[in-house]
Amino acid sequence: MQQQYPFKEIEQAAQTYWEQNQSFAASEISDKPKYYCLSMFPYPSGRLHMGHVRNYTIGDVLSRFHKMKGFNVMQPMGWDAFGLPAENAAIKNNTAPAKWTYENIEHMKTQLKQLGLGVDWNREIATCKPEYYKWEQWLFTELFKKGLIYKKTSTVNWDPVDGTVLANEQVIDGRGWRSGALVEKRDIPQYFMKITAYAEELLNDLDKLDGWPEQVKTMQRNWIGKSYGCEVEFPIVGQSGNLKVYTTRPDTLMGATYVAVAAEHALATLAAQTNPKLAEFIAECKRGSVAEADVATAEKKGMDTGLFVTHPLNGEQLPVWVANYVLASYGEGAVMAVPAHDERDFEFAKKYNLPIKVAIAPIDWPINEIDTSSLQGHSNDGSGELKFPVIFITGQESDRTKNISWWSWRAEHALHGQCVNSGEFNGLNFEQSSDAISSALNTKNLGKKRTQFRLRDWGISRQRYWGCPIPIVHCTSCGEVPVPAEQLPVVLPEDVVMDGVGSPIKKDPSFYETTCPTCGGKATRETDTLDTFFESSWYFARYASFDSNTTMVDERANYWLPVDQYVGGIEHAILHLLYARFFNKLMRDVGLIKNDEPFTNLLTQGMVLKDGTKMSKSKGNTVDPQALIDTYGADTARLFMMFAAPPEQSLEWADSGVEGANRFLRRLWKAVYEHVELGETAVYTSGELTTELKNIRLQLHLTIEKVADDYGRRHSFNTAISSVMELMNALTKIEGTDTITRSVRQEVLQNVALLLSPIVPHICQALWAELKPNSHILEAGWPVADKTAMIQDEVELVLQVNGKLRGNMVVSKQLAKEAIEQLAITQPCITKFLVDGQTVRKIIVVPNKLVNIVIG
RNA sequence: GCGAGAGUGGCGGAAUUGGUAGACGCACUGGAUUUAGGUUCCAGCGCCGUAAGGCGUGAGAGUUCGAGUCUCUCCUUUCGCACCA
Repeated sequence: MQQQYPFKEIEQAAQTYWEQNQSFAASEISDKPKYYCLSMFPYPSGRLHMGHVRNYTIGDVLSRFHKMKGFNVMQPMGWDAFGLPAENAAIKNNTAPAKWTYENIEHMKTQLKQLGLGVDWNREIATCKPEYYKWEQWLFTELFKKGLIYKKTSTVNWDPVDGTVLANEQVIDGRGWRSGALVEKRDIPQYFMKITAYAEELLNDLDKLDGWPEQVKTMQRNWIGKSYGCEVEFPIVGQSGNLKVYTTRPDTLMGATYVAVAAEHALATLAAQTNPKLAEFIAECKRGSVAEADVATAEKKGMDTGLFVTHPLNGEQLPVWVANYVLASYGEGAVMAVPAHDERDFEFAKKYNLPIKVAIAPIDWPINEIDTSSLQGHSNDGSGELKFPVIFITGQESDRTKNISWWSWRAEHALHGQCVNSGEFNGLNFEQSSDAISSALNTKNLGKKRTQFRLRDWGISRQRYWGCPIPIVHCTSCGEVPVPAEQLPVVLPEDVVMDGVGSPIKKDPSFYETTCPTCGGKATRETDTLDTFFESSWYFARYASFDSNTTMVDERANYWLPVDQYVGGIEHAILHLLYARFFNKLMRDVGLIKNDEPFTNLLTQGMVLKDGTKMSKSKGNTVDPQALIDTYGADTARLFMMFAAPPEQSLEWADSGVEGANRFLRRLWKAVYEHVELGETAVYTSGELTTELKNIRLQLHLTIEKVADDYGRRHSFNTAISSVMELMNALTKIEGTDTITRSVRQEVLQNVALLLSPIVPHICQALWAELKPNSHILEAGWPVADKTAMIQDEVELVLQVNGKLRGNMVVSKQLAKEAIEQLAITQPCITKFLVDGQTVRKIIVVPNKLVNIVIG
């Protein structure tokens, strides 16, 4: 055995061994329970970054641990290979996106192998390959035929200078990132997936996902956003037709003082025809990005259309405003505005001096005594708060003048309100008034109860080149014709020149000129490509059927699915995970797979930070994992990543921490070296052990249990490592070289190699070979803790006085509660407090933990 | 703006079910070994205080024998917001 830790040699040797022996090749033929461990596949951006190292190490630790525990493990890897960065790089480097992508894949694959991942590389997939995307084109055509994919116009960011559609990411402060031109919104026809048809199931099945973090499920619930409310129609004055709005607060209807519509709304367009100023305002609203965050944080602006609508219940005429805070894409693209009970409406009403009318008051106010004339008006006091001097006729001059709107606009407070100033609905609570008002609307045929989802259908068209071609042919006589299965895949030409102005296939007749599959006449192909989320929504199933050329997924998927453990970034908590859940259900409903949900357990890993912010190229604070691996080896990189923070938290990068991890591995190596240099050890037989050796065996077997719990249940790799470090620190203090000591040391070192092998597999494999020359660590399995070594007869109890630590005592584990109490109050650290008339009032005994003596 | 998290020494973090705050590691300080640097080993290390002791988990309140942990208000910060992946 070498004296120094030769990380390069042992890592190379271990990786070669795994490859030659196909150590991690997964098979469906096994008596063991299956364990499918999946990490989110990388985008081949060029080089591995620290986030990848973290993600894949977590997945690998879980895979290797479960393999040791006796599971039939599959851990695959692939490439999310389509996407915008390839186009940008191609323009910049004057190359083709495909070439750039394939080169990146080759490089990153080498890097991943250097990390020592227990991956079944036979199953590798790349989404940009026709044999992969052929099947999503097939699924597209099936869903198109079923009506689950349809076409409608929707809004995109348009760069008027470059003449191209921009991604939200490419819009910076309302301007195109390359041209600097003010971005405009433009409506174009696009394909949509009817994810809303699955909204109810996607919402309900979240309840089945016990292995998902609660916050991810909450985010998905809020994203799907099921709400119970009411649609209300306002007849338009002087014209036929009604303006329809949706509200979750029908109880506030009598407080509506105006209605607001989005700039894109038909009524706005209509009014603008005769109002140039309004047309100009609408045009202004249509500048800027389509991203909701931008829309929602913009300063609230609006303009009167000059139109009026009639309140459906009280007949008042309310003005119609165009407002930039109304989202065209949610509900009806129009809202009834109740400034007294909605913060945004209030701000808008203040700004444009629109009337404010209180319609909700605390439920315990004496409603008949309120002077309703005090409940409406304009808020001009400039305080920024809505204050109404509520007057009580009985003369109870009241201090109840404060914050009436703040009190009641929140949804959770709705339950504690009653209608006021609302005619026949006065005094009704939220539920009663919602029922009464919706039935009153129903009677007039001007509204009804309705549940509403915030979730919108998923727009999947992209006006880009480097993506999966949408398998549709446009024929002047037959319309939109899905490409028949036998003509798939529609292959994306890879040898193209990117000139920075639009997609090459939109200018390539050899791509888009075709014949109609139905009538055989001249036709053109669709030149838009699919959203890259499309590929990543079903790859988890393809790994199970990676080599099938007859079907998208085959029976093997029903063996492996659902994924037992999914690992990936928290940034995917909503979109990717929702789309993957949606695709799982689509594949189930076309009969490909059986399970309802794709991922049983989810681990969302935190980001890797440097100097408190995310490591990114743009911030220039990246640390290249390659340098780390070259200097210290993969095991050090893996150990540091797992030790520095728990997986779900963000991880602060520290060079010095890496050295600490490396130091530990060197110490471990040295400990084994010094042990094996003394020759073979006798097999330990239970005899008389010294207290020192008993204690180290106790610690060893407690550590075995703790580490298993930390890996398997808690995913707390940092504490697992620290408990092994503690064990090694304790072992180092034992100096004897007699036969018994050496056999106990052998036992500890052997188990340490097993406990750490999921995290630092190379060094553990090498150490094991030294400790047990005629066996292999991959065959060893997870150690079983020796219960007899863990028997303890004494326990240390903490002594507290009034909850403050004052000392401790060691007692027999069998000692009764009363005896513990008696013993405790005689301890000097306690008796010194029992002076000056202080007496024991109460004694609290927490078994095996502490005694708290309450005195006074 | 909306939704979801996070906040503990000089730093990363530990405290798993309301029960010893600071495990483990880094940095730092002193010592040993070494020609020196590095390495390695030993000891110390929350703050105030000579000590006794007191204080201490973003701020403020509350519940409790006991709160980092539970409740409320506030502050700071990270992630997501539908065309980045």
